Amino acid sequence: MGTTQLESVPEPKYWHLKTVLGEALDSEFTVGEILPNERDLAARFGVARATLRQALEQLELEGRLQRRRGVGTTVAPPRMGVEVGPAQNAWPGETDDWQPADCVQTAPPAAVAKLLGCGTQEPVHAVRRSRVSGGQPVAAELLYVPAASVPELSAIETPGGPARARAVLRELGRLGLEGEDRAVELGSARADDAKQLDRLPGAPVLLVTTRYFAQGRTAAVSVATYRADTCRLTFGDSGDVQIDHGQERRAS
Amino acid sequence: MGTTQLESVPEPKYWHLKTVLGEALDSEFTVGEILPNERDLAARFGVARATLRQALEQLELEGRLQRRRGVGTTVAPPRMGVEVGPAQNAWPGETDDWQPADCVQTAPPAAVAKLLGCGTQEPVHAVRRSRVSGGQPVAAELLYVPAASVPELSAIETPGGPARARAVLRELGRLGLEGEDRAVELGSARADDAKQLDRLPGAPVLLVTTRYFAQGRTAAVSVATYRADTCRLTFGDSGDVQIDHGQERRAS
DNA sequence: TAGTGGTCTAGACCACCCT
DNA sequence: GGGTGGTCTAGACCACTAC
Repeated sequence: MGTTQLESVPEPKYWHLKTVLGEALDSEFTVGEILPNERDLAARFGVARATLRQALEQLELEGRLQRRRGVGTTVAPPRMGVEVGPAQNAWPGETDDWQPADCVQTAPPAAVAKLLGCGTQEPVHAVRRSRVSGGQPVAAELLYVPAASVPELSAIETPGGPARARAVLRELGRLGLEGEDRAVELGSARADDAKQLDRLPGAPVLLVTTRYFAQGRTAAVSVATYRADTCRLTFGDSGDVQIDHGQERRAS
Repeated sequence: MGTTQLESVPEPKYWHLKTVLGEALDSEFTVGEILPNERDLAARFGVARATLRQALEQLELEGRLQRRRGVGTTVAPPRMGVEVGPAQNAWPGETDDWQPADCVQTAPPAAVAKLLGCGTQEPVHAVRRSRVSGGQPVAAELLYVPAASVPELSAIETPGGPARARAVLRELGRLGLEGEDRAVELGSARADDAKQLDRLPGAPVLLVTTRYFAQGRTAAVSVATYRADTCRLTFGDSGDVQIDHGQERRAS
């Protein structure tokens, strides 16, 4: 018979489909090229559209495809490396491509309050910023700065816009930065972050939580939301190395 | 009428469902508790099972739920912090909970060869290891070590099992480590990694690629696959801090 | 207006775990 | 064997984009 031994291990259809499509992307498509639409592709492979979509979702998760409603599915460029590590200890955005958006005074979320070592009642400055790299937004950040960290600012009555955000960052920069630590985990984009990142709500993101230490305490906490589909976070100087794809392939 | 203004922004059902379920998890469930099955839950909320599953998938992605086929859906504990950062420069596993599995001599994948600065023809030792934390597997790793990095080993004719893996690591440890850098990105588990991690193929994982520098060149490259649902990768000493949930909630 | 991806439904069957 | 989550189908309608 024409059957191989592999028939005895019924691989899910969408998984096989993902493999086939992935290989086709390598060999028959170029970056930016648009794929046939989902209905055509599903028909071509003889599966339901939902099954095809499961395969496309995987490929999108791995950063190989980009899908946009009303437009189509395109072949994604390799992920860009964005430096998030403490190559040198520095307050965020001092030498970087962060753009302050606005700043409000608010009560911190419980998790942030715990990191700051303060209660949820103590008001903090919440600076919202965007990080742009390669011409497109890659991250949305909320930087929580306790009022105690920037005492000079309290008296100033500036509006809550970008001007105030810059003022907070300027005051923060006057403190001697003693250290920082970071954590990275998977999350899904909240509605507001998704908008900033030009993605749909729920899109997979990498959450980078950073604590900044100064004057013997936690002087600020940053929660940055990076697009997981387009970004590879680098710690150290590996950002300049090109990776072929997010997913390694096993040598045969 | 009983309609609110929010009706004008038709939030997807699964998104609303995710929010409702998430709040229920906070207030009415304890860690480890098992939820009603998907068919019951779908009926209770008046949606199709597929729609409910979309919500559950999001919550699982955020590390709030754990689903196991044949068993059920349980409330997940907060993600554990696993240290991956260079708290101090050290060869991997010197002070850690890594467990060598086996070691084969093979040709490196193209992406790894590029990082090593060698061709895909030059054979390398591929050491496979598992990392266990809190009693469960959290990472599967492939450590690629060019034969040139461990010259003493070449002559030894040990079998390809754990003994050989330990031998490679021992030889590697004799080199003076000059530095390392890391990259983190989102991926999906290959079949073999998924098995090691006790997950289904395609499960979301955090890929940590590390380059180890010694003797003026890249002496080894590690590709580690961390479970994204249960792990929060920490860089520095933030591992001991408890985070309530992977996803921050906005202060109202 | 036409075409795309995003959401949703109501079923069916399968693989796996436990008893 | 009975119950669970995982896969798959064949439709339908919606939201968005571009022309």
